[in-house]
Amino acid sequence: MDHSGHGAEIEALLRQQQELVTQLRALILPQLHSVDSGSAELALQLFHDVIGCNTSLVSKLFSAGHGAAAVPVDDKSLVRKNSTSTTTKDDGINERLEKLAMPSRSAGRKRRRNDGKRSRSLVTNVPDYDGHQWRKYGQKNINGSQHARSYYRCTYTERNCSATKTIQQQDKDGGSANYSTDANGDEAAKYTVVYYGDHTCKASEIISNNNTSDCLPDLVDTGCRTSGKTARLTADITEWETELDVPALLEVFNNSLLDWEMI
DNA sequence: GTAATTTGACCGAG
DNA sequence: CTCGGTCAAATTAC
Repeated sequence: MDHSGHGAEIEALLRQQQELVTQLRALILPQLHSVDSGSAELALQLFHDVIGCNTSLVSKLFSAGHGAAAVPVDDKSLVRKNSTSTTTKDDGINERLEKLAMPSRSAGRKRRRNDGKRSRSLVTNVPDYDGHQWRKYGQKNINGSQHARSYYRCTYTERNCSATKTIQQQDKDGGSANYSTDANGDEAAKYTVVYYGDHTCKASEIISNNNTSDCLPDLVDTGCRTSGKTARLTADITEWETELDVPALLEVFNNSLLDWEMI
């Protein structure tokens, strides 16, 4: 009943919370790698737990049917079928909002695949900074999408970690300005990051410095401008420049659009 | 020299 | 059949 009124508000707050935690994580983790691995690992775990809590809450809000016990949302391939004409103009956010506003939850019942894997979807300007190192193992061009999807596995995958993730840049240029264009006019490219599996690798290697794929340079290049407020902030965090992508983080600050979702 | 990325081939699911 | 995810050899970066 009340899932369209207050529900959306609560969900927005949760999303905001999620965003803040993610930003905090992006700031903290790269610094911890030089402190000591124990604290870093613990911090990573804590971040993971907090984000997981938030994700679960959002997921439950979406489901709106808490009757089902766990509903281990799982889908091996979270292919978003553009049913009508999703002319790539809109993104998942719009779709989601639309779904939220829609009073009737989709008539189709959820059918879970026989996979036990969970996947967390995240739309962010900073696909890295999750405290883990990734090795790219594939890249595919998805039909209907302008940018290719990159497949990453944890660097220590073959040993401990079986976590994987995919990064796909959303259409940022070409048609009309989607959104997230800062007041200064810099365009922040958004990336859809989907995490599969859990990290079991040692958290000792906490770095989030490199731009691994070809879809990142835009972010870095974007931040090269010097505006008043931004410049000042940059000056403050100069210390981290060696480890952090300051421009990328600034994008996070400016846009503050992070979005987790259980798929 | 090692290690990571690139790229087409391969394969399974729908 | 197509589509998307993975593999693996070649290439590049370090």
